[in-house]
Amino acid sequence: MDQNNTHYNRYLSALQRSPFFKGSSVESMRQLLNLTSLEHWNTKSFKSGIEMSSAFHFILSGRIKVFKSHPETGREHTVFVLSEGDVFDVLSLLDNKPHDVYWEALDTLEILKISMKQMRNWINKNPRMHKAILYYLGERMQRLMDVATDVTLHSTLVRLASLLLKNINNKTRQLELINNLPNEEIAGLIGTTRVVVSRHIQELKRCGAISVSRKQINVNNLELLLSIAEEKYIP
Amino acid sequence: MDQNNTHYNRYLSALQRSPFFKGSSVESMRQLLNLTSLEHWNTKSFKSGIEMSSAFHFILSGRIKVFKSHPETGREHTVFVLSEGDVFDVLSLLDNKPHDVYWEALDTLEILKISMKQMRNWINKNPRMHKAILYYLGERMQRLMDVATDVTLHSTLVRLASLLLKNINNKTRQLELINNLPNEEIAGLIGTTRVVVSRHIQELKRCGAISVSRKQINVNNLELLLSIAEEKYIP
DNA sequence: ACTTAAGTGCTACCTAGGTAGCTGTACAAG
DNA sequence: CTTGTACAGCTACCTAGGTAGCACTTAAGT
Repeated sequence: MDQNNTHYNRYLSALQRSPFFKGSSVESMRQLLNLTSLEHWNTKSFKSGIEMSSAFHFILSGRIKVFKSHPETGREHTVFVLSEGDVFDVLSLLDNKPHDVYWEALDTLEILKISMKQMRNWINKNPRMHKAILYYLGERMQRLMDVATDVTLHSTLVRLASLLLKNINNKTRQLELINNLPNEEIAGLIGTTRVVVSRHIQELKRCGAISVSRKQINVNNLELLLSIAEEKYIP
Repeated sequence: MDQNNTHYNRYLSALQRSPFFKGSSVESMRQLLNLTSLEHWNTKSFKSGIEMSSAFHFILSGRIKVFKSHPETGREHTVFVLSEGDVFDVLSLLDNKPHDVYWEALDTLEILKISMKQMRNWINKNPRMHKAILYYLGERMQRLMDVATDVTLHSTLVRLASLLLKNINNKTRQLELINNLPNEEIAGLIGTTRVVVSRHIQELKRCGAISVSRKQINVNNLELLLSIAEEKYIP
């Protein structure tokens, strides 16, 4: 990355905003940025765990999903949706072993890329990063525990309602992070299939909790949705 | 912990063996040990997330399960089984917020306890611990991702077979970590109910993969169990 | 030795949600 | 304008696995 790049400052401030780099000095961020290169990934571009172990990525814009899939049935379960300010793959950064996880772009992505080796070097030169990464990972772990137990403890309808609630901006009342996703992707997020999601969306429409247009869900009755998520009301 | 305690050296070597404290100097471990106190927990003793945020624990012997549960139905999903050399709760160490996770002793436990505040102080005095914790957490995260996706991608039978395979010592061919557990606990580990586990155990007995006596499972045919776990053979 | 509790095995029933398949529509590309 | 594709909606069917209930057995406590 050339210091004279038109967007250099935009990239720098994106790094500074990221919780992953919280506490790093501006100077060290500049050093890091100089080592990166810009990449554009198209929607639906696909990466396997192996490709992730050689380079480290920072998301400037767009979303990518991290998922596992069943080779025979083709069913998928999305573990995380990463967006602006997120990095991947943190686990490859640690152990260098490829994992059986897959990655797929949900939008076109702007990405800063750096070799794993260089990233590790940079981190070792900035030891306080260890603490920052620790917190980043801890926060992730917390969410992952919910994902892990949700499927066994709650019905698909409850999981769908919770998903909507988790991703709603309580000011604009608009969905964030998971907006514009087709039913199929929503299904992956709550560990079920497209048909079931579609079914439940009809239910939620019918009872007035949400309204829907193509690839767009609007929450109309937040209280109702909440009581469904808490299993106090069954439509 | 008094330096003259009869078991002092036993405790010290337990700390040194733990992956969590990998890379720490003996001197720093002594300092840590001096700050701890010994506790004995009975089987089935129960702790909620709130109690975990005030103190940090190191397991000398025995097992404890970390689980989430559904308040209405009472169903449980075990996320981890911790044993000798493990520590808890790492996440409370990071964020200080109580989580809606529960803890229950599977055996009588020998535990070294230290206040969260003192533990954080000690870590900050030994900054290389951040890196060690990072690796510990990364390894955990890896396993948690499997737990999260297993339920949606695989049948209960496959999950049971995998669970046995994951916990078998390939030398002694004996189950480790999950031995002596009642069906109910095994059910929690794979996210299902006691009846279903019992059902599948009968199947696995019938096809000769395992043999069973009270609270004891022996693997007889490893290859068969493997082909069941890989969904190549349906009993 | 007797009682109580914990654990296992089994039956019978039922439903949430998965599979398969088709139709109609919005939208982008040619 | 036309064609192709992605997506949503819906129907009909089916089964894995959850719920309830009881009998029998082993182990622990008194």
